[in-house]
Amino acid sequence: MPEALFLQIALLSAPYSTLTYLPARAFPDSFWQKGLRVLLPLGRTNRPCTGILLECRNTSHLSSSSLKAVLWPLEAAPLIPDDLLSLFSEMAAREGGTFGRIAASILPQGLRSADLLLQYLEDGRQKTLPLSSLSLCPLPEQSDLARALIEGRASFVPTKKEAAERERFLLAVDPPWPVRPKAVQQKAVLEFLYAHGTSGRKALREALSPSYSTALKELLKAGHVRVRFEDEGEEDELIQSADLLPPLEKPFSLNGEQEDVVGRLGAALSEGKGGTVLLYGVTGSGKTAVYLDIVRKALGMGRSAFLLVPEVALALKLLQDTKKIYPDIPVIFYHGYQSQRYRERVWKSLGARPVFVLGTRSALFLPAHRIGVIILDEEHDASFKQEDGLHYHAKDIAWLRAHLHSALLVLGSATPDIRTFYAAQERLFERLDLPHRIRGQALPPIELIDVREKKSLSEAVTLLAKQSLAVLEETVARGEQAVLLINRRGFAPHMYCTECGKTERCPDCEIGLTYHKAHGKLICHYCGYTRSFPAPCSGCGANAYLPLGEGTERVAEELEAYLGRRVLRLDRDSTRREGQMEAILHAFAREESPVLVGTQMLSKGHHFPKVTLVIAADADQGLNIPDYRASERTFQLLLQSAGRAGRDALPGRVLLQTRDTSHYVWPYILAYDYEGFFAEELARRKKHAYPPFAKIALIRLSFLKDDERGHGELASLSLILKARARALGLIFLGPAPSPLSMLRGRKRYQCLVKSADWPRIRELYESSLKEGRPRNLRTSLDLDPMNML
DNA sequence: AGCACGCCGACT
DNA sequence: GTCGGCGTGCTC
Repeated sequence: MPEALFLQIALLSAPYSTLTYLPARAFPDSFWQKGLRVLLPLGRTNRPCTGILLECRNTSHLSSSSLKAVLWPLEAAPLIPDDLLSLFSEMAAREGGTFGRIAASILPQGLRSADLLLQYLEDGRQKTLPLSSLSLCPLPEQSDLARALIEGRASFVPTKKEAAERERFLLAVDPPWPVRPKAVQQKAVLEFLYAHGTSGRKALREALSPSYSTALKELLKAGHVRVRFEDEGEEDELIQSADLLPPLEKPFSLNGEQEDVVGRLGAALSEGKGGTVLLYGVTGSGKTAVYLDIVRKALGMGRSAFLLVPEVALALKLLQDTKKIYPDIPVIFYHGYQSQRYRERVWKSLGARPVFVLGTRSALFLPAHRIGVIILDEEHDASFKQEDGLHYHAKDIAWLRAHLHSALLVLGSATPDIRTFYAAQERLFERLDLPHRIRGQALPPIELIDVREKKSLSEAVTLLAKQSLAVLEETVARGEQAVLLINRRGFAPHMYCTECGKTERCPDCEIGLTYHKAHGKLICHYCGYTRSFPAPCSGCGANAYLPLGEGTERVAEELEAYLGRRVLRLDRDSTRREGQMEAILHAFAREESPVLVGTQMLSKGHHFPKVTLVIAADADQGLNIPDYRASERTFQLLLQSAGRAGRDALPGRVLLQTRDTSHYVWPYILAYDYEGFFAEELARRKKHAYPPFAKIALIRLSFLKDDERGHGELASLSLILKARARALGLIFLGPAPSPLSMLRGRKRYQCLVKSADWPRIRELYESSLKEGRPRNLRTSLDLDPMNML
């Protein structure tokens, strides 16, 4: 009697638990290896569900007679390599979730789907078999099919229904909507696509009334909405749009400093002992060339390499550079905006060969073989932290994965995260410097413009100081271009009624509604609540509004009138339709307009040779947010923005408007002095026990605005938290109303916890919840929060 | 997430 | 007596 084999399998759909199954009989015991995806029967109805085999055991606390058997394996060899199994387990332990939930949020949809057919050849003819009939087949036939799967003559394909879900609807027109005024349904569909972007049928069905489908049919017929099937030609389109990113610094040969850095990194790579290196190099010092050289070395050693950047636009730029410098290196290009279908193909294609992966944070999880180096460019960037759904920081994940492979981790930046620079200073890892620009160009001078006094502001463009406007005019007169950065989109952030003195606010967030003039709406920028405008005042019924403050839309309009020239605008509103961003950037690059007004979208990566002036209209805005990293963020953002001016032959100039000229960050920004800023900031962090001198976390608590029970639970849970925090020796502050004290109809409170380590913070959170068991309170734990709002 | 079970009120 | 409301709990 052979010993029974028990398979520990993590479910990739709800309830995401790990369950014990018996092997499918048609496969030999030696076939079952961890990392294999399998299909299993779940629940009383035995609905099919996918899972990942975590472990094969010879014993179980459950008797084999009470267990079900796996229906079928989904591939012949394990898809998930050992290091990812360990990584997911570690993440599950940290998050307090299950392996299945973590894995499910990382694997592309197609690899989780159980809606499959087995496809195989029989007598030279292609046949498909639904899963339900597989387990009903007699055993000899099953064994034949098992052999076919193992030998690669059979595979799983999605069912027709699954394939139909790949259609996507995209907007082809701008507001105001060109439909009959009475076509409420059609307008609803258009509004939904405007607010949520390209969507599938499922999203539309859930959000709108069932009759949406007739409206959609009409819109398709009129051409106001277009259909596209996922993965149709999207890669080519994206690659073309990268033309506007800075061209590679030429010529491509390494200078002495770069050679030196490459030599040190290469040595660390050959040693194969892993470790972390901070590559601290000013803008234009040629970090890209160093990265690519290291990638090439790793590949030469038969090891995989990862090069990760914070944004898709930067990834595209690097893709182009790579193709120019090393046209023979195959690149695995991967980021979160690619289709599910493409991602699935990439996952399945990697196999056991060294590869070069280039992309954004989601690329970090690709099942690459024998990783030699992981490079995080612009390592200070906040986009490396994933905030929604699964929480993780790409830097932590990169560190874990590099460690599992004994791979080298390279963190690159001109303005490193304070904590990274501190760790290097404390000799926790090595720091390599590239202090000089390749072509020795001067950095554009940065000037501070004081806008404290109202009289310093111009009348024609209410946001700009007279001085800034004058410089802008001169720049335009010389035939050069300017970029104007404003952190607010829309026309005006507040609508003030001069009759009753009220400003229009969001009913769910109590935030001022922003007026979007072209769209004819008042919109809440936090929850998306929308109301038509113009309309009488909701307080007194008068029609006497005064728009307060300036957004991109208003500034562009005012500037256009003042200059008598076309002014382009780049923000989330002007780029909702596909291809619009490229169109705007192309128009600016072709000098169809002398000025581009935009939000932070503009501060990274883009390159326009004729731009010699950058104005940050509210340069101090980031300094006033309640966050211990406010200065650090502002320093990084403004230096990055300054980099948009004078990149080519013409000398540049940068103007920063501020009402707060005495802030300690300014002298360092004006002097491009990262190290000086670092020293000062570090002293301040030490004084107030902020990172890197403490670990901090936010416990967020919220309840529906009129819920008395929720309010009561807040009070009792707070007492429990406070008492436990004291017992654990943690610093506990709060609860205090969050800076956004009401959002989406919920009252929000938060507690700040400071600790020497993470585990005690987790313990505080978990044990307090267990004791308090709040039912009307929504709670969350954010370790190392990226924003404190 | 499904899909059962179960314990209450309005029907034939 | 029975149909069906959706609260609660489980999935090897």
